[in-house]
Amino acid sequence: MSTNPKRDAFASLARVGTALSSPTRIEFLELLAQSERSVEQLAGMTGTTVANTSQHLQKLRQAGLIVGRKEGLYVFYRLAGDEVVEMLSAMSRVGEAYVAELERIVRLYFARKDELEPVPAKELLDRARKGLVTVLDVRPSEEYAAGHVPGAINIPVHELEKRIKELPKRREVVAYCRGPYCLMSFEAVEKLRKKGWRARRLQNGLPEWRAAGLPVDQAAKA
Amino acid sequence: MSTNPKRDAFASLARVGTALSSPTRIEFLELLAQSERSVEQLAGMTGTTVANTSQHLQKLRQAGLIVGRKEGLYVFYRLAGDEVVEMLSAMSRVGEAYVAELERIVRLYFARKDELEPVPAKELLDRARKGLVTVLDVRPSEEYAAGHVPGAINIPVHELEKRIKELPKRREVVAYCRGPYCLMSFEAVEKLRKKGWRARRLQNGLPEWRAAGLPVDQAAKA
DNA sequence: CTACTATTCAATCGATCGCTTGAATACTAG
DNA sequence: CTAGTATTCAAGCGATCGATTGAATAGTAG
Repeated sequence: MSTNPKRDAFASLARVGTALSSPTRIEFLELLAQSERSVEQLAGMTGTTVANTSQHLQKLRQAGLIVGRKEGLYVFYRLAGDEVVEMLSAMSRVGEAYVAELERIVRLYFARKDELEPVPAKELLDRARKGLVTVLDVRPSEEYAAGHVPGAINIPVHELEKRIKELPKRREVVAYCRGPYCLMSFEAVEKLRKKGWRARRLQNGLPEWRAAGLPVDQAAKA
Repeated sequence: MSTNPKRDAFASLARVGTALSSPTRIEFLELLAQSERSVEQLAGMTGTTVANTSQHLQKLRQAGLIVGRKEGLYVFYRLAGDEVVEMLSAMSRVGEAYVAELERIVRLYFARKDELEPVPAKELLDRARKGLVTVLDVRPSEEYAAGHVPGAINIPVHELEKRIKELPKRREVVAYCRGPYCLMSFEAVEKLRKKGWRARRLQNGLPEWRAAGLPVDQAAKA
C-alpha cells in the first residue's frame, strides 16, 4: 500500500485484469456463469488436470471473481455476481470491435450471428409472454436446472435430433445456450431449420439474460 | 489458431485481459481517456521511463485498446473507443464489489464519494441546462480542450484558490475530473466548501460521461 | 480405526513479464 | 548534408506465470 490511493486502486484493478489474462480461466468463468460446479467437474469439462484447475480457481477467487462453498468432499465454485458477466461482456465488445483476430474468428464461426437473425432479449421476453414463440434451452440439464428463461424447454443439443418432435412445429423456436462464444444454439438452429422448423437464436446466453435483470426460473431443489 | 473457435475467442479475450493486468497500463488508459497524448507526455505524467512507456503502449495497441497517430516527431496515442472506458468501468464495479482491498481503498480515500453527495450525470445535465448549477472542470487545460461538459468552466485544481472568484457564489458548483479514482474533484469540492460555496461532485469523470452518450464540447482546433 | 476421494499444497521447469540500458530508427531544423 | 529529438528496438535481469508431478489435507464410508 503506497501513499497514492489512485495507484493502489489501479493495482487492485490490475489484479482483476490478471485473472482475466488466461484463456483457461475465461473458460471457467463462462462455465461458472451457467451454474456452480465442483473442481472435478470443471476439470473434466475443460480437459485440464484437477490440480491445475484448482490453481486457476484460486486465482479467480483471490481476484474476487468467484466464491467457493464447501459441501462434504466437494468445493462448489460460482461467480461472485452478475457484475462479472457484465465485465466479460464489456471485454467482448472491446475485443470484437478492436481486436482484428477476434473479429475474424467471430466472422468465420459466429458470422451466422446475423444470418440466423438473433433475437434481442427484450423482444424474446415479449413474444414468449404472448405465446408467440417456443423458447428452447439447449444446454446440459444441470445448467438448465440452475436457471433458465421462464417457460423454456430444455433439450440438450446432442439430444435434439431424437427429441425434436417435442417442439411444436407451427410456432417459431428461439434457441439459446451459454453465451456469445457458445456454438450450441447455432447448431440447434441449423438442425431445426433443416427439419423444417422456423428457428432463430437469442443473442447472447442465459448469463447475459440474467445480468440484464430479466426473469429467471429455477428448478425446485431436491 | 486451433480447431476450437470458442478457445480461440477466449484466447483473444485473454490478450485483452493481459493488457489490463498492469497498474501502469491502467493508469495510461485513464490518461488517454482524457485526451490523446505523446509517449513523452505519458512518461512524464506517470514517472516511468520513455522506453518503458513505449513498450506498455505497444502492448495496449496490440490488444486493440489504443491507437497511435504519427505527427512529425511525435506519436500521439488515444483510446480506440468508448467501449474501453465502459470495460474499465465494468472492471471497477467488479473490483469495488468483490475485491476487499479495493473496497477498503475506496472507503478510506474515496468514501467521501457519498459524503460529498455525488451528482448523477443525467441529473447534472438537466440542472445545467436549466442554469441551476455551475459546472466546473478541474482537469489540466489540454484535457479540457479535448472535450468537456458543455458550459463547464475550466479551472485546474491547483489554480482553484487564486481563481475561485470566477465562480458565482449564489449557484451551486458541481466539479468533475478524470474519473472514479481521480482525487482532483474531491479536493476541489473540499476547497470550495471551506470558502463558503455550495459544491458537489459529479460521480465519475468526463470519459464516463462521454461513454454514456452525453454531449461533449470541444475547443476549436488551432 | 482404515480405505477412499476431492481438493489443496509444494516443488519444479520453461515461458513470459516488467523494467533497465544502450543502440537504432525516423523525423525536423538548420 | 549535420545535429538534435521522439520513439522504437534489442538484449539482459529478476520476478511471476502456467503447467506438471507428487505429497499433504480434509472429509466420507465402512
